[in-house]
Amino acid sequence: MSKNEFICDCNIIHQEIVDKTLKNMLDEDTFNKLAEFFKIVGDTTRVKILFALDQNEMCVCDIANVLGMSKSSISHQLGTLRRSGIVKCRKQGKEVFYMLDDNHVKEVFEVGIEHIEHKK
Amino acid sequence: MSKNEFICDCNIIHQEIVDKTLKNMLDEDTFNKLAEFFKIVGDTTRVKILFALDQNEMCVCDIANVLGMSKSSISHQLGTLRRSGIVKCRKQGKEVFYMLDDNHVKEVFEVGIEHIEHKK
DNA sequence: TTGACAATTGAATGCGTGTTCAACTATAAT
DNA sequence: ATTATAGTTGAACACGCATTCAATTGTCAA
Repeated sequence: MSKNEFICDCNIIHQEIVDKTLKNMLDEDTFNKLAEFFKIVGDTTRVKILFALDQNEMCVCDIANVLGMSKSSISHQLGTLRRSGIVKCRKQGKEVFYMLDDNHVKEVFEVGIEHIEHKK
Repeated sequence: MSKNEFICDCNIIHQEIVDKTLKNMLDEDTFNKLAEFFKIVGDTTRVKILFALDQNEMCVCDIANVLGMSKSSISHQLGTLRRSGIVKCRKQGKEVFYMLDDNHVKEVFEVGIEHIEHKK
């Protein structure tokens, strides 16, 4: 993380705390992937898609109908989800069926919903 | 969600699946809050801040030093985190100490890290 | 009261991204 | 072969947002 250059203009830094925390920080790459993962889930449309796919595998049209959105935007979002390895698909004739590729999505939802309930 | 208007231009909709899924979908508000929560965590800077605060309460300067960023940007992010109820603060003299306000953050991290490890 | 400093705030800027639109691909049916 | 349709894709547009910069607030010390 920081190599302790003069980034901050303050004198009363609690150096021990800073050093200890720096030592425990994860590497840049892990933080980036972590943020990237949550960013993917952090979109209303994608949350809905994932929630729907948690129940059934579905084709693009089905998802579009459930969400009340265009096929195109759904397809774009499915592409995003597929590229980040959260969703995978299976082709059958003209239709493409999408399903969850990641068994952590369910857990993520549960924790998220707990958080919301807790904040009420 | 959708009231099944003609949003999609396809004939082969699997109506039973669509109906069943529609019935199980959560309400709009829940999805929005869920996405909003993950969006907040889905930023590299905020992930780092939360990870740091999971270890100690820290003042703005400390966090800025740990992350190697300006006090201003950190303060802006802390404001965001505070407004979404993930972080709270305590004033002591000229310094403001921040700490986690939500005990679900740790769980969220764990699930997220599991996901990353699983994808390697 | 004055100066120093931790922290906040608002405006501005630049970048990332979600949706729309139109064009295109691929598959199935006639 | 031709047509219809499920799905994809790229460009364009609009919007949101993270950081920077400058100004300001609040608190402590001299």
